[in-house]
Amino acid sequence: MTSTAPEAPIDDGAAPGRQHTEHGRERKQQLLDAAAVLFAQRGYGATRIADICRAAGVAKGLFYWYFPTKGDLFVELVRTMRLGLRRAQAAAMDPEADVAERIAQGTEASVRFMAEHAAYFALIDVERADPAHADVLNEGGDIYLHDVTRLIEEGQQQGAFPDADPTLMAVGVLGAVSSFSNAYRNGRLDAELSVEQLASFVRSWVSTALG
Amino acid sequence: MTSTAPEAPIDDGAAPGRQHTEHGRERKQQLLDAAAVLFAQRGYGATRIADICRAAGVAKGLFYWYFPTKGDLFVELVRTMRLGLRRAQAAAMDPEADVAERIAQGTEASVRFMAEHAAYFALIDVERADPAHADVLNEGGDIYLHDVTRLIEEGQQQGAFPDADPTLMAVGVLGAVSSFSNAYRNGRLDAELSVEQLASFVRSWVSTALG
DNA sequence: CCTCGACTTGACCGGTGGGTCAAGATCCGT
DNA sequence: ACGGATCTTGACCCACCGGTCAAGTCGAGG
Repeated sequence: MTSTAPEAPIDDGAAPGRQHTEHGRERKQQLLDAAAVLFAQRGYGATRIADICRAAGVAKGLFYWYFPTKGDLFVELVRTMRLGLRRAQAAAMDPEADVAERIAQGTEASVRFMAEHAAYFALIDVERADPAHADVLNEGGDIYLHDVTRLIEEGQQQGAFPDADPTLMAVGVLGAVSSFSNAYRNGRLDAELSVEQLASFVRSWVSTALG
Repeated sequence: MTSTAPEAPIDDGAAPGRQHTEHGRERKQQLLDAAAVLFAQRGYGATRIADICRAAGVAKGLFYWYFPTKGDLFVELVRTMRLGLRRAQAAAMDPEADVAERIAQGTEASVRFMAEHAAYFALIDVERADPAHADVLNEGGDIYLHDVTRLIEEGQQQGAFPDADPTLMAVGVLGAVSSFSNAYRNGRLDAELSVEQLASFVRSWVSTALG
């Protein structure tokens, strides 16, 4: 499922039958933002709805005016951010360029985006394998994998890449992006290192690995 | 800390002042095993102590005879498995071989080990960034990173690798191992693919990436 | 100034699940 | 066969937290 349209239909978050004013949408965003920070800090499970509300400066009951459950807020957070990442990638990839270059561009853009939204991706990282969220989380990952695989197949036909399993190669590319971003975010890398430097290193690392 | 001896001192798990018989140690292992499976299946947070006990076929109270808390069991699980991984790596790396070869050997061995203990590493994956467990989990990761970094520095001195930031390169190596293992475990890869094939692909991927 | 719907509050409820405990059962050395 | 340590049980306790609700407040439109 979710494999048909590239531009996800994306449930716009407005609960059916519930109408939000401009002010309401802002309030909702406050809650989303507060939750993202807390989830990233303490993890999803350890974050209490009361904490989110306190951080956003509202009463607990209000949470349920905007979200049916805690899990729904999480899902909305994930989908929103994924949309952003895809946009950043699309914007960075020059359709005129050759495949290798496009992959390199997408790689760099992803690293930058993840660095910018570090708190959010830390959260993703926490919950990735939790069966309760696996579906939402994987639903996106598979799309990326599929896209990159196709790109690589295209490159192979043009003789730009060696003839190995394209899916494996795609996993390598995506894995590199997330591993480096992960290490950067967790301070495992030299603190002096700028995002730009990281992005360009990952770009060249991936390009080299693709042979 | 924990950086001195290669064979970690490793707190043997026997709570101070508590003596376990042979039978006791087996019982404890049963709980550990049952917990590993359940954690991997449902995630740490979603696994109830009662579930673990039911799976192990013992009463709930017994859990606390062997472990002070749920979290302590988790920590013990992590440390045990980490020791195993290090042993597998050490066994696979031929001290006579050159650096590039040693890294390749360690890489392969790690992929195999992770595939063998898939359930366990799925668990690690779930909890990685959860602040409640971040310490235990990172305490190990840093050691691997440090080791690989030194190996790469050694290789660079011998002119075997290009002169880029060795820590970044090490992150790339470790990231590749975990990304591929992760994809394999989650069934994102071709089901036909054997562990051997995966291991050798990762080996060559890493070797190529290291330039 | 009345109404209606969006918005906001905080007290409250009920299930859940980590952890405790008092009472045994079992095994072993003497 | 006694004493002590290890081991085992399941009922019990209770803090905690997701979610509910009845009672408002606020603001725009009529």
